[in-house]
Formats: sequence, structure tokens, C-alpha cells
Amino acid sequence: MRIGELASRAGVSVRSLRYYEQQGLLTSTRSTSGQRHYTDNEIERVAFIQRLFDAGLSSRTIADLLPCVESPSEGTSDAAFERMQQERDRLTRHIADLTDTRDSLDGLLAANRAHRETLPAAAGR
Amino acid sequence: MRIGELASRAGVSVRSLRYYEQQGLLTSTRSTSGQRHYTDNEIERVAFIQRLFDAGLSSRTIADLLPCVESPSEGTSDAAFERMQQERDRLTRHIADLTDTRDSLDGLLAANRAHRETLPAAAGR
DNA sequence: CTAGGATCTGACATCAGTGTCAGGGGAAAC
DNA sequence: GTTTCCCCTGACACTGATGTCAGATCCTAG
Repeated sequence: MRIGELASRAGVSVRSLRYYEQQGLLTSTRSTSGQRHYTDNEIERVAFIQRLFDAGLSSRTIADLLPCVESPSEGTSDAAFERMQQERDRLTRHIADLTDTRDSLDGLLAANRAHRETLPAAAGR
Repeated sequence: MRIGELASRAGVSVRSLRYYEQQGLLTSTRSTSGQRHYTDNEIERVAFIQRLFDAGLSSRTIADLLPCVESPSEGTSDAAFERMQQERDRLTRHIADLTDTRDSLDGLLAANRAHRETLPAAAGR
């Protein structure tokens, strides 16, 4: 498929796909006229890349990890493996932080809710 | 205390504190010479602002929410209350996404680990 | 064959929080 | 009082993923 189709199927912009390729996250075969062509495999790959971006990884970090993802059967480098563990741990900490923050919001919401019930006339201002 | 002390006690840069004030997230009393002065309360406030930033809220959103935080005893506006619930829900979804992503990484790590054990000689390359 | 949509490259814009520098004044320690 | 550190404002830089535009080329439907 060409880039437009991959973009719509993976739910990202054409611009982003070109950027991913430039950053070494994605490869494409080129037709003689220079147009990029992809296989269905790339759909999942792009989706995964997006998830890593959403998880706060930089394109550089993702580039470091992807070899480990693509060919877990080969002996991937220790460095990539370590990096992956490191990111996993970072993610765990981040999730814990976010959970704490959400709990704080819940506490505030509860306090506000309680107040609203006792003073319904004040609601809205 | 002056801005430098607040910065070091709250663990943020002086630059950031001035920015927060500019965005309406923080207020300070000014000495006659124009220097900002803060009370101990601001330490916690700044820490909370940081947590919200880390949770992906924009300064605009934080500004919308803070009245609700500072004076839960007053009848805070419905809009702020709704906004807060909305952000809480967004955070919940984000946490779920991150957890999924982390699980994916765990799966990949396990696959790599398994391979490493079967082919110890290939480690490092 | 041709028109219109898709793609190519390259460049510049955006956003938001933060870093950093310059030039001038304040505060506190010696 | 002088030195040294802190603070003030204002401005510009940065980062990184993405948007957008321009001008050229390609592909496909009519």
C-alpha cells in the first residue's frame, strides 16, 4: 500500500510517517518513481510506535528499542535490552505518579461534591 | 521567602515560578522594590502545579482548576468542577494506556530474556 | 490522452515549558 | 560602605513531533 493508505489505516498523518522513516523507525520500499510502499505489517508497527510516543518515549529512544522488538529471535544487543528495561521502569514510576495525582484530584472532587450538597444554592458561582 | 528559596524548596527553577505567575497559577506579594515574596503555603501549591504539569495538563487547564483547589469551601464554578472531572477521567484513560504499553514491553522483555537463556553465547551481539 | 488526486522533497511554522543572557537595581554580609 | 549574591524585566533560543505550503512528479479514472 502507499503512504496515504497506511496513514489512514494506522490513524496517523502522512507527515508523521515520513518523519518516522527519517528517524529510522520505519522503512519502506520505493517504487522506481520514488513512492513509498508498505506491507500490512507496518500498520501494527506504526500503531506500536504511536503507543511508545504516547508513553513519552522520544524517537531516539524508540529507534534504540525497535531492533529488540522486530527481531526478538536474534541476539539483540545488551544495550537495547537494558534500555528497554529502563523504559519499562520509568513507565512504572510514571504510572504511579499519575495514579497519585489522580487520587489527589479525586480527593478534591469529593471535597467539592460534599460542599455542593450542603449548599446547593451556591452551585454555579 | 523570596523566589530563590521557593524555587529550591519546591524543586523548580526560578524561571518556572515567574512563568507560573504570568500564567495565573501563582500569586506573590511584592516588596516596595518589586521583589516577589511568598509564604510556606506556596511550596505545596507549586509542588501540586508541577504534578499537574507532569500529568499532562496545560497551564491554561491548571489555571481553570486551581480556584477549585484553593477554595473548595466556596461554591466553585460548575465549569471548573466539570473540567476537573474531565481531567480526572482523561488521566484514568491515560493510565490505562500506559499500563497496556508497559505490559507490551514486559512481553517483549520476556521474549528476549527467554531467547537469551537459550543462546547465552549470542548475548552482546 | 488528460484531469485531478496522491506523492515527492524541502522548508518554514507551531506550541509550551524552560534555559539563558543582558542590563539594571536590591539586600545582606563583612 | 563595599562586595557579593539575589532579584527584576524583557527578549531570544531550544526541543520535538507535527502542520502546512510550494513546486514538481506520479498514478489512475474518465
